[in-house]
Amino acid sequence: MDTRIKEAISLFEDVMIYGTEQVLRSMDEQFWNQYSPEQLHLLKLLKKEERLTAGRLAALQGVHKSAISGRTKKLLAKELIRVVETPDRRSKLYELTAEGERVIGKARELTHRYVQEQLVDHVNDEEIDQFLRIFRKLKAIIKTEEVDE
Amino acid sequence: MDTRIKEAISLFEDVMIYGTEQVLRSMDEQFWNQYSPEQLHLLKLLKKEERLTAGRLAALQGVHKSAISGRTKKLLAKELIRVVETPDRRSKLYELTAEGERVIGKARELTHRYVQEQLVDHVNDEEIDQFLRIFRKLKAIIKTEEVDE
DNA sequence: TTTTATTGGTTTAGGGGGTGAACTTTTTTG
DNA sequence: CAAAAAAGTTCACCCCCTAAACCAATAAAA
Repeated sequence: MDTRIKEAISLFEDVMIYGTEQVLRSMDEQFWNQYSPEQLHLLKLLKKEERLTAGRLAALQGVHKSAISGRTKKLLAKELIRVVETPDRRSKLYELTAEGERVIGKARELTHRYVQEQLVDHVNDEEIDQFLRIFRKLKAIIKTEEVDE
Repeated sequence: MDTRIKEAISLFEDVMIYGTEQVLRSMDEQFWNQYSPEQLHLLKLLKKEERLTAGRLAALQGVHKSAISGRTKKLLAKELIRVVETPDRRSKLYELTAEGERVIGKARELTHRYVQEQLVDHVNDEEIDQFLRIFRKLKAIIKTEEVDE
């Protein structure tokens, strides 16, 4: 087997498995210390889908429902999300508050700046296309969605 | 600004920030549930460097020394690492045990299979080169090393 | 030398993350 | 209408992390 494949595997390990925390650490101390990646992810999902139930959030984040129960409790306390009444009184439907919108906007802005400075400014045009092609595949691979218990 | 850049940023977010946990989850339930990513990372560092002190491990993993203190305690209990005597009796030098070698070998094998099946089998030759180019840059960006307190 | 830093680790409190099982409550179903 | 299923919460337990207090050993100063 090709040494290129070996290098690819090693890089995948270093970057995708052991390297992600470092990304967060190097982004913005102030902001990323206030909200966990998982909390921001949940907010981001609500931003995109408008309203989601706890069960749906669990499926989308790929975690057990009890994890969502705790997370939403914290986000409710921080007033970043609110509960919307629904006909089925078993389920809880969540949506962002204005403050939640603000926070997710800020997160996006910081990510934008980081990627721009760290990556985009250091690659040429051709490499951006390569980045897009590769990352579209990666995103497809890690897509969680509907694995359920 | 180019829509390609926007897509790049969005992909970076999805993959590098919110997507990594999913990678671990989808790899191998059995094995990855026994050892945390951080524990395996530490073993991997020892595999590469042979012997490392607690302080050095903290720098390499980019965490506080107390985090290493706890981690090494667990790995010692599992007998995956051992302490090596040194002249300076303040510091602790660690190295892998035979069992530690076995575990890190297994981790590498599983990663290998995963990357092969999920990624390599679905890209063509040209894309592998693109993957290498992009991931070498990413690795350079997230390199922690010697940030210290 | 003797005293005073400094360095390397450990411990503890407190706050994240996660799971699985037990338990409610509300809907569905047969 | 009783039994089963679905949606959430709580609890015990484990991992991760930091910051601050604390010890022990080595290095530096006086």
